[in-house]
Amino acid sequence: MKKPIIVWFQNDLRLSDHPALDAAAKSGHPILPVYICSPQDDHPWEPGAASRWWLHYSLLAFKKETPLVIRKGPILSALKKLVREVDAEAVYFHYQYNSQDTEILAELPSLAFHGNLLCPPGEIRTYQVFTPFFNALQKEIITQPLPKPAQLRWAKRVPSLAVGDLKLLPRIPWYKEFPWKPGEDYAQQTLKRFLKSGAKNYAKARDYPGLAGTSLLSPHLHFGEISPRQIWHAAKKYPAYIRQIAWREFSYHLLAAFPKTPLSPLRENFRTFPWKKTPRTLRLWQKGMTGFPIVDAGMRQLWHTGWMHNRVRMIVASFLVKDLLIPWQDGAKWFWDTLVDADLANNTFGWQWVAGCGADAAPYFRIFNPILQGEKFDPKGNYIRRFVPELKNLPDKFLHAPWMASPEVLQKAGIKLGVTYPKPVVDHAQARKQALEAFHRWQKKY
DNA sequence: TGAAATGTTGGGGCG
DNA sequence: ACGCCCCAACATTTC
Repeated sequence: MKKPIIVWFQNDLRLSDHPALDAAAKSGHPILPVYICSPQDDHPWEPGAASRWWLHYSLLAFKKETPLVIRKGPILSALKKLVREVDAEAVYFHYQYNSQDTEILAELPSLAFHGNLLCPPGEIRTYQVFTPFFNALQKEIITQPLPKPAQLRWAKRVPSLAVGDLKLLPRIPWYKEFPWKPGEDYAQQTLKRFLKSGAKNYAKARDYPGLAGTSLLSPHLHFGEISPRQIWHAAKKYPAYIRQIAWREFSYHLLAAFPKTPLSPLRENFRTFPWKKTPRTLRLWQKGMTGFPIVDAGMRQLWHTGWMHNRVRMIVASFLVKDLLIPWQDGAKWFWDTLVDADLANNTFGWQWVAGCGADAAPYFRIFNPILQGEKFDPKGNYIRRFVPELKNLPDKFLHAPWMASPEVLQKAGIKLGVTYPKPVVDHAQARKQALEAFHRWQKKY
């Protein structure tokens, strides 16, 4: 009887296109599938509440497919213990491209595989601009995804926690409205549906939050219920969509090269930028009570569904960082806690991009106008009316700037500004001017 | 993957 | 018929 191989699952909760699992299956050793939950309470990037919700159900789904052993505790000691317990031949896992990889490889009989990216960081040199990165990526040969191993021989079971023991679900069930179905099967279904109906129009439709124009794959992708390689090959025909997958790849490569960027700006001079700490205003933004309908709709979509349309992510982020001058890290932390697709690489990259301190970033003077953005990308107000229902009877003409409506129009729509819907927390034109001035003063100093 | 400010052009109203 | 003004539409520059 051969000794078991431990396949340690992390953000790769799938059976198809899983190089570590595939190699273990081909080795002829019995396989012990393992997931380890290692809460570190003081760690800023512990999975947030929405993320834990997803993980809970993703683990349940995965347990239906495998005799998954669930453990708790610091990764290294938990793995060491398991290796002793089952007299394992080795631990197989996927690189996360951080310092933990090296530690595991040094301390345990183990083998790491590339499974979570199209191309391992380091294969392509580090670019800080997307276009040359994308060109280099397209020159790489991205191999075909692996099928689910034909035969999986599982090792003898060892004690395991139940998913419920991990206490991943928040005490207050605010997530009841979540429309999501975690798990590999649903990930594949979601991809199929997108390829069948959405992908063709993606280039145009993707910018309209009121349409179902995006793939909705982000949380599945984050938890590795589907691999980027599977998506890449399946969606080859749709360049606009492939480009988005490449942005994800770009952000992963950047995070691997600059592991401190989740909290500190890539362009280090930004450390001295005079952001404003205004907790009251931050809270209004978080709750979707800024008085700017497109911003509030986005923030409420985030709260109620654990997700926000990408176009709107840019709008609300620009608003926080430029109109309110609140540190991008505060926005990143809120997204981290509330997004089911919260992903350190994507989240970090996105926020630094908006703030202007990151790679290939929007320049400081690029400031979104929340009214114009609303008019352009939610012209009929479908999106705003869905998530800010107190404005639903307001005519399109005033929907993006209710304070411009006459008292009669407001009354007819059943709106009392400052009572049923907030007055704008800032004057955008003035906020824009102040932001530009702040940037100028700061630039002159440094 | 912006938007405002400024510049240019050309058609039409009008004295 | 002509010049002048206005301003929409578009282009370019600037933040």
